[in-house]
Amino acid sequence: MVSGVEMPELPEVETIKRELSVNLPGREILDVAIGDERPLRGIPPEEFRRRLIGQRFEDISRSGKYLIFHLSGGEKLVVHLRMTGALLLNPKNPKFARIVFKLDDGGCLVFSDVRRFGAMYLVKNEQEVVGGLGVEPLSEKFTPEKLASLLAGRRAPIKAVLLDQSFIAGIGNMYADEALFLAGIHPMTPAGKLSKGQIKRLHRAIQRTLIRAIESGGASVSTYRRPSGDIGTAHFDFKVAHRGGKPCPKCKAAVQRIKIRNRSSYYCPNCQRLR
DNA sequence: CCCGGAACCTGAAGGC
DNA sequence: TGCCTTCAGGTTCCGG
Repeated sequence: MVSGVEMPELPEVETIKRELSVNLPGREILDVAIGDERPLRGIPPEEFRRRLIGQRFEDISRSGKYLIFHLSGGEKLVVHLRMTGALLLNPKNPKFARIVFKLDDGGCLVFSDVRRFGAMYLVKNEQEVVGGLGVEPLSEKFTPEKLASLLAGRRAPIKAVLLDQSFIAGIGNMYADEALFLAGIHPMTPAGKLSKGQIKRLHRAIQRTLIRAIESGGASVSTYRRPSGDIGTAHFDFKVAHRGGKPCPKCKAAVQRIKIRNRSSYYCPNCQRLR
């Protein structure tokens, strides 16, 4: 039952960004080994290699769940880890290595991805890839008023709306469940039906959930790994996510699991009432 | 525009 | 023991 707690969401991607930012900037790409072409979107493998070799990594930024590697030549390498992607720096025995960037210090940056959903883009302007994303939930632009305006009139379940990346960028299945629990809101509540008080609590819950998870280095059980290969520990703080049948930490009622949009949603039937 | 569901992919886990 | 089915869920695409 605890098989899938590892999908990179905003806190995991932010952790990877911060940890790669320590040693990767300044390194030059000497070669690129492409073991699988599927991650390369909109660019032939040979062109991908040619345009990357000789460039240096500079700053690393994040938009939603995307990592953006700024390169010395002015281009941007944009990476999405999807379900099982990982970026490992100098791993000993990497499994499922799909793309390997060989670096000028003798090391390498490895993109590993069991299920091959991950995506990479090489573009002049990252907006070509991330331009459609919604508001960053940890930015000053994300206010309770902004959240209220985004929810107004929508009949879809609040859980489904939180997962829509064109709405708020970076929230995935597990942190949506955690934020809704913290706010005491049932995941099936129609988004436009939330009260002003609920919206305020949800806004605060989203920020607190994401910030705490970043402080824990993200959540991992199986495939999510930090660049060092270490795990994150945020999943030890989960109250309901992936805890079906276990007691709610607040009231001891059994955590329920339901399907919303073909995704598992976990919630406490006592602390998160519908209506 | 809004909403819901299938497809993509592969390893783990459960059933018989 | 081993085959078969189901499950995981970020994103895109398609149909109503």
